[in-house]
Amino acid sequence: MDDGLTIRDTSLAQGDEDKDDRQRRASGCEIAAREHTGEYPSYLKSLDDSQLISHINSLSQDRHSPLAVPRSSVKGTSTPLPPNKKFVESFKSTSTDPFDDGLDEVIADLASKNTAPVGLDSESSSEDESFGHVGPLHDFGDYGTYFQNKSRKQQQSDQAFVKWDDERRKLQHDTSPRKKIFDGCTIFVNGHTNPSMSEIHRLVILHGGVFLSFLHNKGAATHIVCDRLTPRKRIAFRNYKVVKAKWITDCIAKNQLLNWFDYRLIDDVDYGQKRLGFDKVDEADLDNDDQMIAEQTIAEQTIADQITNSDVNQSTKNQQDEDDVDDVEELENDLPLTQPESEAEEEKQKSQSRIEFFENLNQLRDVKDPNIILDAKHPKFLQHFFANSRLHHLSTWKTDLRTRFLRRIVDSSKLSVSTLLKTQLHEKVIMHVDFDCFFATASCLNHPNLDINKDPIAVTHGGRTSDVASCNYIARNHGISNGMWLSRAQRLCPNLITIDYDFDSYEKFSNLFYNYLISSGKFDSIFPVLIDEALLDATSYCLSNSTESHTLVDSVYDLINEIRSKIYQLTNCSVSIGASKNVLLAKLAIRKAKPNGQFYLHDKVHEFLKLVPVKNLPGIGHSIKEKIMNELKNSSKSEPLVQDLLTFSKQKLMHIFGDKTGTKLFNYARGKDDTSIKIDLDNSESVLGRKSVSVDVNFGIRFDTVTQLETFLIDLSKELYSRLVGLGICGSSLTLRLAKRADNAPVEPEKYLGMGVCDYFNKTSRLGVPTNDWGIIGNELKALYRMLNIPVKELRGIAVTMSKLKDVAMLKKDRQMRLPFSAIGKNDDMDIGKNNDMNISNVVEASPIKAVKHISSTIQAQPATHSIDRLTYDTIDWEVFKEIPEDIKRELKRELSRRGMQNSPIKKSPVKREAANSKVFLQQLLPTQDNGSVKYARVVHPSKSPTKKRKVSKSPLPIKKESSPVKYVTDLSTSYDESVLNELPSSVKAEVLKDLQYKRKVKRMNLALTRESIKNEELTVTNKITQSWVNQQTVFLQPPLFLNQQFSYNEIVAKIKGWIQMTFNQQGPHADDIGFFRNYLAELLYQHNLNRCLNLMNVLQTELDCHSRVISMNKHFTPEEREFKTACINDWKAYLANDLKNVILQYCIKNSIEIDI
DNA sequence: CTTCTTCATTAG
DNA sequence: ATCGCTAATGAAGAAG
Ligand SMILES: Nc1ccn([C@H]2C[C@H](O)[C@@H](COP(=O)(O)OP(=O)(O)OP(=O)(O)O)O2)c(=O)n1
Repeated sequence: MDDGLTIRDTSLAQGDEDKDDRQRRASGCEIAAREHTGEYPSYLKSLDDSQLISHINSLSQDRHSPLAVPRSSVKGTSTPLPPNKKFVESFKSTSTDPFDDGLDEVIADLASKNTAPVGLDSESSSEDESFGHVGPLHDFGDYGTYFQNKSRKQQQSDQAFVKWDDERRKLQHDTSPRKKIFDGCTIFVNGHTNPSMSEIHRLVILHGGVFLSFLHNKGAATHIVCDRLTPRKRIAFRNYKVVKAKWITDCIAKNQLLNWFDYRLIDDVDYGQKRLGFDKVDEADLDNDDQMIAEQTIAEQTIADQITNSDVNQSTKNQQDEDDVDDVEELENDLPLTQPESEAEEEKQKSQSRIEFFENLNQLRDVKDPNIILDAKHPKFLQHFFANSRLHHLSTWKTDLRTRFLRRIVDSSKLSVSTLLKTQLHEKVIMHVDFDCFFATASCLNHPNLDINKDPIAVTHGGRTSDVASCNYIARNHGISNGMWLSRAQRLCPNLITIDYDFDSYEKFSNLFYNYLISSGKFDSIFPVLIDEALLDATSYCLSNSTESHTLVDSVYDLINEIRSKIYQLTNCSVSIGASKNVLLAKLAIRKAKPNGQFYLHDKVHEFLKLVPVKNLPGIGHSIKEKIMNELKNSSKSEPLVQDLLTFSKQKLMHIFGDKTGTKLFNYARGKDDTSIKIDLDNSESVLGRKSVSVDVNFGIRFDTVTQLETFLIDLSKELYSRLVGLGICGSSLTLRLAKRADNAPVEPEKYLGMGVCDYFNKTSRLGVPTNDWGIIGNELKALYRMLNIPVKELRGIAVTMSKLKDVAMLKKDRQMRLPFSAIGKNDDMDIGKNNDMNISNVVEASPIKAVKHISSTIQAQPATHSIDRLTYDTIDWEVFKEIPEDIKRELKRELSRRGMQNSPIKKSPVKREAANSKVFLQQLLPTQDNGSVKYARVVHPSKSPTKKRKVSKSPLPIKKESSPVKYVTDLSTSYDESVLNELPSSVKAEVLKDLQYKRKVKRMNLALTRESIKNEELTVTNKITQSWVNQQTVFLQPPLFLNQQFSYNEIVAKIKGWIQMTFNQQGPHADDIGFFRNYLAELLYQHNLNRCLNLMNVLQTELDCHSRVISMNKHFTPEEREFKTACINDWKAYLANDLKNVILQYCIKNSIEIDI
């Protein structure tokens, strides 16, 4: 039994047949077709949910109910504006324009000047009604067209833009001189910044600076503007002037060049940077010690800054703060350690036996030590693996490129009228540009003695079972293909020369490549397929260059030649280009063009197509090919061709392959392909740009103990965390996919440390709340692992995926701006669905004792504040919605349903605005929480056993781990609603089940009694509970549910919110509860967790503010109600300002910390 | 019928 | 030795 039998390996082993198969480029799937490319839909997509709702509600000003005034509350102005200006203003308030250009102000200026001349304001107001919903669209159209022109200019030349802007200023009598602040500065923007990259672009060039879209070489820029750095970039940029975006805006505000050093990014320690520090340690390990020391000094400095920094704005920088907490804590933990390598091990060391600890110390010797096996047990495995994995690099580059292009959509003329006309009349010209055997060519340039055109060359790590990443065409002539194992390749070509990877130079060439494409300005759109290949739309350029005598074909070839020679000039690498009228044909054309060639497929398309093997069609892999061959069973032909497909009817294809795939095959066989190569505007709707983030490792996975695995899971969590932070997003759904050695597979597969033949097991957990916290993720993964129940020794692969992503900025903003009474609509947005968000927060509260790992989880479960569990949106005013004209309404509905939001007044979540019954509304708003059992959504029916069981018993081997904090309770006489259970984080689920036992015993008594009995229960169940722990847990006992678990930050926040809400139905907080809470804070402070205290206080404060606003705004309250609730607020505030604040102040005084609460 | 989840497939 | 990643898509099935 060897690897040759795995599916993966068979696919690789098809190298021979696949020899001509290399040209398959971007999958058609990746370039999703957009049927609606209009500006309005794009604009809608660019809004986040709350902005969208604001927008909808603002479409009819007069119908605006006082409860739906998000727009004015956002803007903080109630000044009446003329209608069109209003609309423009609302654009500004969203701060996202459809093209992320950041020219908002200029545009707003112009728009208001053009359409609402000064002095006409009052007259035009009479047209308000008619303008109501239609006006905005018109304005938007103007805006859009205007922008198109603008953007094209910008692409052609920044100079032109500056000139244009000067003109504009002249026209508008803006005579204030614009100082060339950035004279001599060359600015590059990395990643997502505030203000946006394009805004910085504009500001820089208007103030005399040079702006780089891409970084040819790092020396090219004098300053790198960046608000967040991935660890990788951080290393790359460590010796450059990396400044925060605020530097730009401040310079402009002050109208002078400020010292960049005051804005250096290093002050904003985030996880990425901390990682960096560590990475640095590792690197320094391997190369340079001075570097390490310097970095550590900075890190320490930063810690000091963080601790004493008193004017951190808690409300706006929560995310940052939480991250900082992590940093501080972790760094503190690390500092005393003498082994710097132990950094990744901190929480492990706490819980791990000493023996294992020393085992690991042994492994901490240099990665390069040939005597140790570098598998996943090694603490540095992940880092080392990713640094050397080509596929990891490819994937990373790909998503990086996509992100970069998302932010800078080079798509200037696609909507301009003239081009539209032309391109509608003519077929498009799509080009597919691809480096020839990219890795081989690029690596070869490091070996001047080798000739890529004469010697057979392959890029590989160089073992027997090592993959050939890329081989040149000489080698391919011997039958070698990409992905083949080296041993086989060497059998095919004994004198094959193997050379190493050089990921850095690949990146460099790619930058040159893309910089050229962008700067040439000849393309309607550029779609980056991968690091070395791109799809170009050159329609307008080629059309405008063709005349009677100089045909379109000529001008296409002209352009192709120009591109190819230019890129060869720049990189010394040859590229091939395939061109045709659509993506499919361009991809097929480039196969014919390779190597180092070109081909424009413009006539005899069908003749060409007929002889193409189906496997060459993009998106058609070996699996579909097999199916096709099965259907064609008449012939024993080895390679089915496209012409064979023509024999099938569309119905038949759809039947065999499914609707979409069948249709695709049918169309492909006829040369039809409507794949758009514009960057998917769907993606630019936010920073998200993706639906999931994952970390996969299917190499080197060899564990002996669960502890080793759990350590590795934590490492994966941290990696995932770091990626999420880098992207500024959180997720609320976590999937663990494990590969288990197939029963008949050998223990060691043929490939060294490979995975061999595996069975796969997936389990997804809904976290209920978006998070990026690695403590939560790590614990969740451990729980998921236990549920899958696969013996550690059998594991061969682990993949972790975070999905249901949310933008951190959006979470933050919502938290700041939104009023709690809008919480009604939040079910959808929280991805919890089905009305059970209530259940979640409360079930969590009810989770039973988790006496294990109390201390370590305190450290781990330090979540980022932005993982807010309360996503509140304004709801749509359906009265308003009804009035909107049909076509607009259609777009809006489409957009709403695309987001999974409610798109009609009746469906799903009960938004009962019309009811106008204040009591009902209030109840939804502040649910009465007296009746604890309701919150469980417990279904009291004679039950089948919970679904969980099935899973567990289905698992290959039942493992009972005594260290497991999760105990399954099997004999339930009452069961929970399964759908509710399934919504829970898996670690909680089992505990909820267990909790039921308590529930049965502890009938509802009076509060104090309950509290006592629970304490007793706890003590009998586990004797590990310390008094302080009990104190801590009892904090939240006031709500009818008891909490006896080490809570994560999120959970605590949820609880606090619940607590506050509840107090509004009573007479304010109970003094005892305040006492408990104060004790809890004291406990935290005892552990020096000041930051969490402050964050919790902040939560309290914010929450109370929200309630105040509800009270003051909700007109339906009777005076008594109002007074009652106001008294409650005042009660709270008094407690806050005295009892609670004092605890913190005392602590601060004692520890000489300056603080300003 | 719609929507969500899970899983396999695909690309480089 | 050896670095077998990762995000998207769509089909099938489950849930409603
Ligand atoms: N199984 C694979 C396939 C590709 N690659 C890497 C190496 C290639 O250089 C790069 C680009 O892949 P291509 O499919 O474009 O192949 P090449 O560029 O090597 O050759 P060509 O484009 O000429 O067909 O991706 C890889 O590591 N493993």
